[in-house]
Parts: sequence; structure tokens; C-alpha cells
Amino acid sequence: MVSIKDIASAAGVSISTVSYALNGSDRITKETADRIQSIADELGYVPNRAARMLKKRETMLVGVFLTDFSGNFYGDLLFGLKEELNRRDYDLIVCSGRRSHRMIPERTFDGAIILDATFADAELLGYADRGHKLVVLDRELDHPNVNQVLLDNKAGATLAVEHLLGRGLRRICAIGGPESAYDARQRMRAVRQAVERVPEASLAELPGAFDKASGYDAGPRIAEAAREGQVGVFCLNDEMAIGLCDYLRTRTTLKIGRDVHVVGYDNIELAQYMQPRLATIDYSKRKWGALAAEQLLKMIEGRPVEQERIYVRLVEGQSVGQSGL
Amino acid sequence: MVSIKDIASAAGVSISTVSYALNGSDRITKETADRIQSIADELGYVPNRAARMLKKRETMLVGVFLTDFSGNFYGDLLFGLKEELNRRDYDLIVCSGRRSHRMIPERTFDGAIILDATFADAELLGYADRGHKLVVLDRELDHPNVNQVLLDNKAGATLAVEHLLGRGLRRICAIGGPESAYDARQRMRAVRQAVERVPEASLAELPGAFDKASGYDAGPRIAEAAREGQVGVFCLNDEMAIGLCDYLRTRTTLKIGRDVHVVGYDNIELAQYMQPRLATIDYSKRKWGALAAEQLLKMIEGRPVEQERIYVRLVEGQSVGQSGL
DNA sequence: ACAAAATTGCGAAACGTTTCGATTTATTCA
DNA sequence: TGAATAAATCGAAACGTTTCGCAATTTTGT
Repeated sequence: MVSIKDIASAAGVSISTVSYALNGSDRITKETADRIQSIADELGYVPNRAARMLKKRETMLVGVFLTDFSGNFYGDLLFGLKEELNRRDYDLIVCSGRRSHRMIPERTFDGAIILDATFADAELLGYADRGHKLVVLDRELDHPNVNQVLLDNKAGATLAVEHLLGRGLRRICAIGGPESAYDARQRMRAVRQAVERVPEASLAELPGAFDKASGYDAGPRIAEAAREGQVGVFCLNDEMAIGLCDYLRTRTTLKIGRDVHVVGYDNIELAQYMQPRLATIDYSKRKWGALAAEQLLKMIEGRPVEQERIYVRLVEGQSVGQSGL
Repeated sequence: MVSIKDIASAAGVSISTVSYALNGSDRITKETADRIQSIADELGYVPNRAARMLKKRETMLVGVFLTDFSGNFYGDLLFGLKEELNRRDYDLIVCSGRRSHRMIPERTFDGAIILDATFADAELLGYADRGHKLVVLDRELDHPNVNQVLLDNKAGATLAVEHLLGRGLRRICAIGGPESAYDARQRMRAVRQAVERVPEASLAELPGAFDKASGYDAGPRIAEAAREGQVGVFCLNDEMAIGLCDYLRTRTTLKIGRDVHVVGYDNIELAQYMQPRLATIDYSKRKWGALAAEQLLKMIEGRPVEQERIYVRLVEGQSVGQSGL
């Protein structure tokens, strides 16, 4: 592999001169710089990332950690992140799985973005204590080296439940997320509040784990409830809503949007292809990513960071109809 | 940041001793090794990845390059890759975008897996010439440092077209992929052959670009054809099939599975949620990933690599019905 | 008990950069 | 025409590891 040293001897200059030249320092005259540059090109020189990382103590790399790569959800987010990071000359690297966590303390990145349930809060705080810059997207952490872009979970869940209530539904079910998930807790809290505001409304909470199977598994209980009258179901994310619809369609004769009214959360791509179209809560994942990147870069560069928040809106769909009541 | 040097002085030994101890060399007695290890733990030592990379000239990192992160498709593939790599102590890193290409010549990885149309063949061959190990999943390249796991495109496309022909359809349309895409060319060639084998069958080829919009845009021509009798459409991937169904459903009164029979390719997650269920060609993306990882590791370790191939099967769906003929 | 052999640890160089301070060369000014 | 100043280049140290060859120490065999 050709190194700076090879260029130096080819050009008959010292390695420091080569380094300065290649990095566009004004300590070197334009002519020698050009000459060195063209020799470098000719030799096909590419700097060694490891060496540069080691010496400069910066990597120009940002890591994004995801719970998994299933990516129903991640495409737009990553797009937003990447655009913003590339604009500032950082590269984006996507990782998943416990094993990869250690890349953080190994100083593989200048900063990391976390949307990964396999990190415990304490673990993240530990990294932050060691000086690593973090932006967390799936929790809230109070630490000078940690920032977050908050999703307006409360507003979203409220919107969803009030949509059902607004259609005249009074018997509300909510399928929850894992106890450990911050999003799930926030959303469920808002659900309770929204239901409580309507005296004649009732709420049944069903457990869930944010995956299709949870929605499917909640099916029987929903179906049972629906046989005693229309029911509005808020699934705390779209995956579960899709699982539920799957159950209702294949295992019951109940009609979605008439007997059972379903609303999800996230507006994943699949939601718009469901029949009937899934009502859900939408927000700009791309913007979410862009803001996260911006925050992280600010932290890295030591500029002040302001708290950001992503707003949500309701997307109507035929999975919610008009109640007969 | 605590380094090996800090441990050395804390333990009163030399840095080489620390290095040996921490790496489990038998040059160091068990007791000192343990002592050093516990000091390291206490100090919260984590090795510096850049330094290790530089010195050992290996990174234990494998890069996967994707055209984009939209990931309708990638989830399972990445899962298969990651499992296999982690089992062998490698970490997986996902990259996308032209900018990130340079990570390859910068020696960021021990090898890379390419499923990314933004790489030109010549570019990849250039990297291979420089000694970088590559597995390509979206093309075929003849180079000692490049291997591929072939998808059986020919078999898949044949299966798809024969499925339509088998249902009595004689007027076949095929929506193609980008000219530059190897997969698309292979599939289309097989389509032509399959149609030619049935004398009374006719084929119309429509252009496409492997995205939903292409399918949608092909809609009017398909609809026109369908008004003169049933037509069987093979979309060279599911995305386009979904776009086409979208058009047919929202812009025409033609019924999918009766007037227009649609089959896709890839069996992406969305396919099974389409109404009617999209008939398509399925193959194990997870296995595809696992084999790619295995090949790459073999190349890295200098073991002989055997050519692998992924087999395909037809998934029936109501998007193809029985022709009246 | 002593040399030979084995065990355990150490010193230093190297990986490929960047960058500080010093040195050489060219330019300016009186 | 020198001395003073500015411009261009160089040498060497450093980043944090690994690893080779050597030195010191312990063990073994007789």
C-alpha cells in the first residue's frame, strides 16, 4: 500500500511536506503542493483511515445504533441523518446488536445516535461519562454529553385517542409496548388522560411488545369486546395494528372500520398499503434524523445545543369509520 | 482516556507485558495476567480501535454497501450477514452513498459486501486490484479478489412467466428494470425465452426502474392492453408490482387477479399484505446474507471459496387468478 | 550444585499519519 | 551588501497498540 512516505521519496521531499501539501496547508508553495498532489494521484495514494484517526483523535464518523435492521421505519430516518452528516463531511455508519456497542468506548466514532433498545440507560450514561457524545432518540437522559430529539408522543397518542372518541366510540382499547420503552410509557399515559376526559368512555389496556405478533395475539380479546358493540383500538405502533388487522381479517368476520376501529402510530410504509388504509400518527422521520444529526454535530463541535421536538399529525384511514352511536 | 500505558504504570510492569496479558498470551504467567486484567477493568480500559487497526493491519470490520437505506428488502439480508459475521468475531457496518465509497481504499474494513448500484464495475475492480476483498451481490465480476452469491434470476423469472402461462394467459407484459442492473437483464432474458417457448404467446416489454413509480407509470399501458382481454404482467420486482396494483385499483375498474394478473419478484414484506396477495418469487434473503458473509470470511482468511447460488420458489397469490381461456 | 533449558518479562521498533519547533532558503529594506 | 525578516521545508515526536528479539529469572536434570 502506498503511503505518504512513498510519495515523499518519489517527490524528493520530507514526509511532513507531503502531509502539509496534501492537506492544503499554506506553508507549502502552490507549485510543490501541486507537484506532490499529482504524484500522489499517480501513485493512487489514499490516506490510511486508522492512522489518521489515531493521530488526530477524531474519526469523522458517526455511528447510528438500531435495535434491528428490519427497517420498516428506519429508511427515512437514516436518509435524514445521512444528508445532514454528509453535508458536514461526516460519514454515517449503521450498527446493530450488542456486540457492536463496544465500538463506542473504542472511539470508533466522534459521536453516536441511539435508537436501540439493547442499550440500557446506565450503559449510555457510562459512555457519556467517558466523554462520548450521544444523541438518544428512544429515551430521555439528563447528561451534558447526551441530547435528544423528542417525539411528541403525548400529542400523538392524544390525537389518536381523540380521533376514536370523536367518531363516537366510547369503548377504547389500547395495545401497549414493552414496559422498558420510553415511547410506550409516554403514549400510554396520554391515552389514559385522554380517555379520562370523557366521562362515559372506558379504557382497556392490553399488553404488547411493538411487534406484529403482539397485535395478532391481542386479537381474540379485541374480537370478544367487539361482539358486545363497536370498539376503538389504539395500537401504540403500526406494527401491532397490522398484526391485529391480520387477525381480525383472517380469524373473525368482524369488519375493520365498522365493528373494530383501529389506529396505529408511526405511519410506516406498510400502513398506506393496508386495506382498509390504517389510520395512524405521522411525523417526519427524515426531519427527525436531520435534527438528530445537527444536534450531534453541535455537541462534537462544542456549540450550544437547543432542545428540539418533532411534531405529529393524524393520518385518517378507513380503518376508523363512523360509529353508529 | 486510559491507555495500556496507564495500566503498565499502575501495575508496575512494561507496556508489552500489559499487551500480552490482555491478549491472553502464554508468555505471561496467569497470576500477573489476572492482576493486570483486574487493574484494566478497574481503570475502565477499552482498547483504542484506531491504534489496533493501524498496528495489526486488520480491522475486524466488514462493510456492507447498500444503494439506499429504504430497506424493504434489506432487513433479512443484513440479519443473515450479521449473524454469520458476529459468529466469527467480525462487526458489521452498513454504509450508503457515494461519499462512503472511499472507506474501502482507506482500509476501514477487512472486506466489503456490495449491493449498491452507485458502484461502477470498474471502480470495484480497481479496489480489488488494490487487494481489497469484495463480495458482490448485484453483479458478476471476474477477479481473484471478488466473489459473488448468485441469485437464480433465470429460474425465478422463468417460474414467474410460466406461472402466468400455466394459468392460460397468452398475452404477457413484463415491466423491466434499469438497463444497468444485472438482475434486470438476466430476468428479462429469461422472460423472453419462456414466452418464446409457447408459440401462441406474445410479450410486451415495458421500461421500468425497480421503483413503485415505474409500476404506477406502466399502469395506463397495462390497462389499455387489459381492455382487449386478460393480460398477465410480470413485474421484475415487487416494488413495481405494488405501484402497478396501486394504479389499477385507484385509476381503473379492472380487477387484479381477473382482468390483470400480476406477479412480482423478491417477496418483500409488503407483498404479503397486499390485497389481493401478490404472487411473487421468493428466496431466502437471510441465507443470501449468510453465504455472502461466509464467502467474504473465506477470502479474508485465504481459504478457498466455492461458488454459491440461492434458489428461488414461486409464492402464489390472488393477484394471479385462473384465466377464462 | 551447576550448567542448560525453560519460563517470564522487558525494550524498542513499527504501523501511517499530523504537527510543533527548528532550519534552510529566499526576500526585503536601509 | 548585509542584516533582518519572511517564506518554504524539514526532523522528530507523538497518537496507542503489537510483536520481535533479548535479558533476567526460575526450573530442570544430573
